[in-house]
Amino acid sequence: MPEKHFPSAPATLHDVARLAGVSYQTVSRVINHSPNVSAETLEKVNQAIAALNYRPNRVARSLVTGKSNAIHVLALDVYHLRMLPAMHEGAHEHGFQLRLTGFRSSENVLHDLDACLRDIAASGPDGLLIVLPWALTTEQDLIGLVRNIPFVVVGNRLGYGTNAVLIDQREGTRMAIEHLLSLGHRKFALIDGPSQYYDAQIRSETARKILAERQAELVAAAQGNFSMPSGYEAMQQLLESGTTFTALFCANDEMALGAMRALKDRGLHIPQDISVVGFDDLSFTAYCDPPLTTVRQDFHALGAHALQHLLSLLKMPNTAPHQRLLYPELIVRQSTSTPSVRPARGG
Amino acid sequence: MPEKHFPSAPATLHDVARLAGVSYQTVSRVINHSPNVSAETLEKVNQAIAALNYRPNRVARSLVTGKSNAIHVLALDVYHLRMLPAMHEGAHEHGFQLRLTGFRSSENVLHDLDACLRDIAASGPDGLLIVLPWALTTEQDLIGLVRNIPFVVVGNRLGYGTNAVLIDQREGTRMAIEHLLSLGHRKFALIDGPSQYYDAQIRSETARKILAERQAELVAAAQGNFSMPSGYEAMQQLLESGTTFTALFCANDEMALGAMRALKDRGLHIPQDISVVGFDDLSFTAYCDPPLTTVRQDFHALGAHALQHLLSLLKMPNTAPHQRLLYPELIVRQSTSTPSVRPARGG
DNA sequence: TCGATTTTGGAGAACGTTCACAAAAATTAT
DNA sequence: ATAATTTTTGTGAACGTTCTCCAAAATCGA
Repeated sequence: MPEKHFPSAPATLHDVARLAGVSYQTVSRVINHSPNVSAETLEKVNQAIAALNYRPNRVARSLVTGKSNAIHVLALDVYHLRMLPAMHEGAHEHGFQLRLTGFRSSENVLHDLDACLRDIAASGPDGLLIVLPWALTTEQDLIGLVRNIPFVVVGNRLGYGTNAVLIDQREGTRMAIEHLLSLGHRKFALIDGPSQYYDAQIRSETARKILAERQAELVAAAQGNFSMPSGYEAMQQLLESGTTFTALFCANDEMALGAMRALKDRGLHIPQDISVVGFDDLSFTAYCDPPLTTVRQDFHALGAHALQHLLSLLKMPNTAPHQRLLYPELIVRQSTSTPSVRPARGG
Repeated sequence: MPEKHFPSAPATLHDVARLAGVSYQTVSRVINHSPNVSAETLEKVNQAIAALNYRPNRVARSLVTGKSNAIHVLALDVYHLRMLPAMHEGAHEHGFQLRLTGFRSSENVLHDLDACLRDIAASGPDGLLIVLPWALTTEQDLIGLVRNIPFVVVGNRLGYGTNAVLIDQREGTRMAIEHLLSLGHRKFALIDGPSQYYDAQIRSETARKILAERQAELVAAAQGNFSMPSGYEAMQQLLESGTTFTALFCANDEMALGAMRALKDRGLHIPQDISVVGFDDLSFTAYCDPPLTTVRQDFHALGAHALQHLLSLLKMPNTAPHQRLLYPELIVRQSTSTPSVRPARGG
């Protein structure tokens, strides 16, 4: 059989040493780029490595060095897969492997989180990226649970004692609401996200605060779970409440799309009857009907910064904890206009 | 400072043994649930484990057993993050950790793939899920490159000698085209996906084949890269080609959404002027305007089956390679209707 | 040329676990 | 009671690497 032959066991340091006629230690020096190895030995060893197709065993190396060259991402559910590509990219560039744990909690969050983190710790990652976009955990809890692994919190600010990278939710919300105000809207409705989420909390809080400050009216509010169906339902509730408003701020794009569907199903027109603003700038927002005005969050940048932050933490472990704040951007499309361009047609 | 104190180094087998007054081997037996350990020793050891907060070191264990309790996912770019949640779920359930490598190739695919797989092999995963949804690699190449790690190919069929889990693309395409034919359409246009993708190839091939068999007319075709903007552009090309057609089959939902936008921008109506069908059933399809008729692919099931397949492979390594084929489902919404309900309004 | 210094190479231990044995203790059979 | 058996516990080696030290060779200053 003219098949390519693979040795049952991969080559080790000793195999290479034997073939090159040196000690295994010398081979170790070569693969670790020690300066103290003569040109000719280097050559010999490199040839042997190539001939045997040798690669150092990460596991053995990890055992003795205590480093794994791996970064572990702990993320809530599916949620922040958006950032994964950027994290992977950065990690890979610096020779780190990426490991992934999706966190799913039943009732006792802290207990589950502890179990989860203990399991992660047992595999010895060098650093940890924590993407838990809710507001349930406190800074002290988290520091206690993570113990000795350097970590960066992503998309959430627990306090000023933990390293974090996040997008300014207040600013994003402010831009959205100010945009609607500047168009002349005075009567607002809100579709909030699930209240345990950090982002949802801040967006809701901030929107309400600004509306109050500017003496605009918040005539109705409903809550969804960030999904399209929940946006649809929330909008139905708002419509059934019998209140009238001309501007709608949704805590994310999915719910905004659901809400727009509900509006259209009632025969209402966007933006003539109601202006709609979303949050995130998901790709469909530019192509839906009408294209959605929204607040762009650069998830790629978020992931990339999170990784950078972690890497610099690994390099200089004693840096004081600090936060990096990224800024969102308002993308104005056709779902917003001045109120009552034409009289609202009741459903 | 009343801070919780963490020992600088985590407890080892020997620490536990010392505290419990037994040998380290006995502790090992306890954590591996060996039947041969007396009730009282078990109790003592368990107490010591609890007291010291001991967890076995995965790395050390991995070194000696040759197993890592980790499954590595090798996926093209960001592409199939959709399946990740299901894969993680299954893996976690069976005590496996998930590791992730995104593959990005420059010119020499085989060479890059080799480097990538060698790196993965060095960290010793127990199994490999390969999500490379293109048609460039051959079965023999892949078997050669992966060497000794059990692997399952996901969303791609390279041949009958590799384990694979995939969704029947032919059947999905057939359902879509038959649906349009049964509505009475005879003049078709296609927006294909990038030709290096397995899915895109099969969808294009199959659509053309069925149209030919049924003696319907394929009047125009364009190609996109699976993105919304590319769908928009492709549609513009089709419109500018001056041909007339009543049915459009797009190789995925994103391009379908882009195409619909282009149609609406030309003043054309869906489905009155042109019926549109997509592929995938992404969440926005039910909420866009009009809601899109599409072919649902259950990515969760795909990921879950892939993991199951791999696990059974790990259990029984000598099972003959086989493929699991999942079936898609046609979701009929409002973007398709009988042709020319009213005369087409030219742009 | 000799001793002192620098380079290069190698031996032994260690990392934390499991595996293959062997020893000790407990149980059973005679 | 004693031998034969079974159950329980302990010892030594190994996994593949890096680390700490020490020996040999090469280089250097006088």
